[in-house]
This record gives sequence, C-alpha cells and structure tokens, in this order.
Amino acid sequence: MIGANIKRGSAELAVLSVLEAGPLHGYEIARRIERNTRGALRFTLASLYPLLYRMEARGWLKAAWSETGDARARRCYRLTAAGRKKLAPLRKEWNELFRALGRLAEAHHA
Amino acid sequence: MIGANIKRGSAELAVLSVLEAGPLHGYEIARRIERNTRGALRFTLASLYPLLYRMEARGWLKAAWSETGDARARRCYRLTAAGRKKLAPLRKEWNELFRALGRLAEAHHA
DNA sequence: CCCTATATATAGTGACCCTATATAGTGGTG
DNA sequence: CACCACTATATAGGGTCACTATATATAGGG
Repeated sequence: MIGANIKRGSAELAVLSVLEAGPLHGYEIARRIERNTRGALRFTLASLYPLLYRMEARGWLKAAWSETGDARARRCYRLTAAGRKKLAPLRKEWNELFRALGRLAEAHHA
Repeated sequence: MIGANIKRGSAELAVLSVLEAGPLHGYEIARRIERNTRGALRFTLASLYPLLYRMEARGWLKAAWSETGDARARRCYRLTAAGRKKLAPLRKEWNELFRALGRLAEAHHA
C-alpha cells in the first residue's frame, strides 16, 4: 500500500474519478477506489467522510439520502457540473508533478 | 505551479534526487529543484530547512558547515548510503500512485 | 548608502489522512 | 436465538508537512 504522506491530496482526485462513472454512496466509493487500483490506493472511511463533506461544501458533489426504499440509510453522492469541470485541471496538475519528479530523476544522468 | 496539497510529500524525493548528483547547500537545493523542473516544482526555504533537519535526523542526509574558507556560512548536505538506498523504493511508490490514479481515470471508460 | 540576492533559522497556521471509537441495521451459522 | 461479520455513517484527537510571516546577516551593484 502507498504511504499516507505520498498519496496525500490524491483522495480528492480519486473520489472525483470513481464518481465520474455514476453516483455512489460513501462506503462504495472507498471499495471502488481500492478495487480499481488493485489495492494500491486505499482510504479509511474515517478520512473519506470528512473529505466528502468538504467536497460537497465546495460544490463539487451533491449528496442525497436514498429515498428509493432502501433497507439501509445511504447517502448517495453524485458529481456536480463544477465537480466534473475540476477533473481535467486536477489530472493535469498531477501529471505535471509526475513529469517534474521525472525530470529531477533524469537531471543527474544528463 | 503545482498546488501545495498535491505536491505534499514530494519534497523528500525532490531533495534526494537533486543530491544524487552531488552535495549542495540548502539554498542551492531549492534553486535546483525549481530550475530542473522548469518552475513546476518549487519549495519555500522555510519548508525546506525543517525538511532537511528531519531527513538528517533519519540518517538520509549528512550536513557539514563548509570549512573551505567560504565567505558565507553554508551548511552542505550530502546523501548518506541510507539516503541513497531510499531513492529507488520512494520512486517506486510514487510511480505506483500515478499508475493507481491512471487506473481510476480509465475505469469508467472500460 | 540602499537595495537585491544570498543564506540560514524559527514561530504559528492550516490542510488532510490517520487511529480509535460510537452507533446501528443485515444476514448467516451454530 | 445468540453471536458475529459485514455494511454504513459519524466524530474526536493526533501527526505530518508545506505554507506565510518574521528574524538575522553578508555580498555586491547602482
């Protein structure tokens, strides 16, 4: 598993990414992230829920208690237009970081 | 410039990377990181110095006040064997994070 | 002589992911 | 039917780390 201090800040992008495919509730978001990354990226629910509230407060997500007669109380999160618009720039920023670290690695071989 | 919450944790790898080419003092470490990444990655001195102390305490770096009659007081940092050994695993971990984020991005297109 | 660049250092703040804990419904097993 | 594992949400408290702001001091140019 990737260390906490390295993956720091990636939770936001991870949540937006899994919600891109469709609305999910918190517990399922955590499972999808873990499954889709083959266990490499994993967030505890205790860090995910506050993150979801923050993202909702920023207007990137919209939460709704499921009213479809579910047996279990579930809060379903879906991307807002603003949240969807955040995806591309966020990915670009992460790619820039990746390239930057790559350049630092190659610099002394040049 | 890459946001603080995204690059979090990358400073460690950045410092190890620029020191791989040879010993440098703190101020120059900051300049190398910025220059080698074309300005994409930039750390303030105020966050770099505490990081250097932490890394030295962990035994990854060894500091020495320059005694070569420099006009200016400079603390020169060089990689220890332990620090050099940290580079490969750290890079691997970062690469895993990027692969994981990539898989999350592609998942909903599958 | 001032201003900028060089060079190191600390205090205080904020963001965020963690462990630990609480609560509660669901379904299977002995 | 008692117990346990899984599902599901929630909060408290702690630790790490990069930030802004500030302090100190020397070197060199205009």
